[in-house]
Amino acid sequence: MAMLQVDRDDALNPAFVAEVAGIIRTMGHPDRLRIVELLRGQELRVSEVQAAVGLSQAATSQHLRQMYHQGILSSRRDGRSVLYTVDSPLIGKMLTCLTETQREMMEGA
Amino acid sequence: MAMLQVDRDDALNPAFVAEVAGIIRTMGHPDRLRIVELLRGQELRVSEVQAAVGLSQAATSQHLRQMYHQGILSSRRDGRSVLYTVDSPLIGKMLTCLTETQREMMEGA
DNA sequence: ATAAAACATCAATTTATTGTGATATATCAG
DNA sequence: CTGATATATCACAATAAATTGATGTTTTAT
Repeated sequence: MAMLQVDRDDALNPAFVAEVAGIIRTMGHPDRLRIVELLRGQELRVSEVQAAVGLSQAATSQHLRQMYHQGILSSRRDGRSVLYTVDSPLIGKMLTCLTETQREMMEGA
Repeated sequence: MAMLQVDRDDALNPAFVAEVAGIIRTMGHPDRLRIVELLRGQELRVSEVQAAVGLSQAATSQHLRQMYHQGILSSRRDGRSVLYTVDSPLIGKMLTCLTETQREMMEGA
């Protein structure tokens, strides 16, 4: 009597799934997705992010802080400003997936 | 006077971001993440998914339909059963990101 | 035609997320 | 110390998503 499925050695383990689901959910918001793309590979001040995405000060700060607490962004203070940038291998890879997919779609692949 | 940032040619376009945010959000649920991993590369009946994840019939079906309507899964009827499988290049890539990240974490990378 | 099996959908409640405006905190210049 | 600037936090109303139990639908066997 065979099992229905074999366990793949690369199967996601339950604890990892639970943790990563929260990160993914956080990314599933258009404004946050735009922000994280903006912050990929560069540090920006809250005010710069705000100007780029056109949200209120509170909303911008809250999005940034939420991603910071999820471990998606790092932050450091510079004088009166706070600089954020993407600091997560997973998010970096996910953004690469997205740009790849967009390119494939444009190429009609 | 220089612009703050140059437009990268691989920047995500707004329409794509909006569409993909919905897909990502859908994936940001532990049960759906488990289901989609289960269905990667194999077709399973609703009842098989249900048995594997241990949810109610209604919950299982609703998760599957939601992902189907997002274009994440395909479905086909086979007699009384309905078979689902992952049918999305983006989701396939995202799952690869996750397994890679998990492996890196285990390797202490 | 009837009944059972396998899914899908509905409707109502609960829970989570979001946006907003007000207020709080930290840093700096004077 | 005071005022201004930059950011963070709060509290609450509005909206969206999840859960559950019941009911619909489709298919097949008899």
